[in-house]
Amino acid sequence: MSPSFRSSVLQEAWARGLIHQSTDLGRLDARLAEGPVSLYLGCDATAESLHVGHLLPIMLLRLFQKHGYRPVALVGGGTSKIGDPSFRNTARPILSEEALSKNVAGVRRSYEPYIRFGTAGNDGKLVDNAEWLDRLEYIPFLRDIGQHFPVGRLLSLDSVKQKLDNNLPFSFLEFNYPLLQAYDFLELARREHCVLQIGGSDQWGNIVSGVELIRRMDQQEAFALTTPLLTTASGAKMGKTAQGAVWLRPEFCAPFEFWQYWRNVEDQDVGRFLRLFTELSLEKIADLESSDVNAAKVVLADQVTGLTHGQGALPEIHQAVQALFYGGEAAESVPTFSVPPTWLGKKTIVDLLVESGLCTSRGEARRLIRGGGAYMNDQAVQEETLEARHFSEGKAKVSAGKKRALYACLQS
RNA sequence: GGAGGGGUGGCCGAGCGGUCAAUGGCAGCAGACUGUAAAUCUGCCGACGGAAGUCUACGUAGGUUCAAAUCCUACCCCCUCCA
Repeated sequence: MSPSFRSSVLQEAWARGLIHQSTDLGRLDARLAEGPVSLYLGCDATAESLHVGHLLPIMLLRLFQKHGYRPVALVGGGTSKIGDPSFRNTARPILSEEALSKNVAGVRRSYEPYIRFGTAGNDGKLVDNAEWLDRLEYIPFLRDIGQHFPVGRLLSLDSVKQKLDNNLPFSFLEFNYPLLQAYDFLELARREHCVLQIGGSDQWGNIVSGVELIRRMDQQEAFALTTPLLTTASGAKMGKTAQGAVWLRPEFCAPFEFWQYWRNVEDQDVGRFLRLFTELSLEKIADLESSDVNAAKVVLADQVTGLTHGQGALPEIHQAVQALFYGGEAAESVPTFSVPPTWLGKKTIVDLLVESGLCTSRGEARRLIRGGGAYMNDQAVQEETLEARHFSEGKAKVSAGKKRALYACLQS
């Protein structure tokens, strides 16, 4: 039973499954229905790109902008100097200044495909909390902000409790994190008139701390809204693969790989993901759900990839898919590796697998071959010397398993 | 500062002088079945080498021993309790 909302954003967000928890959905709805407000989403600068795990809150922020609200995207250049301890077993490494500034720039760019930034109307604004956090002085901060944080309440935060209950290392540095994020909210409430902070459900404690701080210090009402923690149907964390996170920036995850990630989601996730990560109408999604799953997965992959990397990235990806999985013509976007002619009759297929990067060591290449997972032109191969017959018209398709392949081209 | 416990391969976690490149689980890779899915089953899963084998690895640095992840010493880090 879905609550009935007056504001169109909450209606849509709810229908799509973007909402997990809020401080007061009823009052928030009333506030949103009154007219445009500003809201913010913060992501720490832990890497040079955000990843699929961040995508859900970003989609929610985007939805708010679509409905006329003003989004503020925050980069945690300041908070990243501490590191959010929430629900992690180990402390985050302390980043060097250079690494940090690279990360900040990368996170900024990660937001760009999803949020329209500018200075007019409800254009979004990008801010870095280092702007105010770096200037804080310890004693004034303790006196002005610290006094509003009863230790008992801090200790009762789930993120803190988990650390303590499990005897995990937990320093005073990390203990301060919720105060700083709370202070961010206060600062953005004052300078950007943000009345709402959104985030993943793991941010609940941090966000609520801010809501409370704003009430205590400014006697203003502010709201928290979180997105659900996403796991795949089989329980794995969203956005993780063997290679690690699925990054949003093309420099860290090629559009082809990104597309493949969505193309290969589990059957049971397709409908849910279409609602969460695309902007197709709910009717259209219902149609897709009742038709062929694989077709629906392609739509999902196209939509998410198109939004993230631009529509222009799609034709090339489709061509590569055709070539790789359906025996189509050689596609430009399938990677190539050029083979010096001197290798013929001298180097082996093992060498080729390693040199081209399909395998990371000769041992791995041998094992792959022994297990029957190495192919030349779709024919399983033995450990053998590279011969001219492997190439037709100077080209050979080399595959490691069924999903990784490249073209080896003879240099002329 | 004191007492005790602990640091093992991507993660968890056995081992506690030789048979340990290190049991097991998870993750991963490949194969089979399928649908570029899930589940299941099979094989693989440090590097080099065709192989025999060689090398590098059990917090760091030394030492004892024919032989050390296993014993000793110092140091570093983490946890618990005490002050």
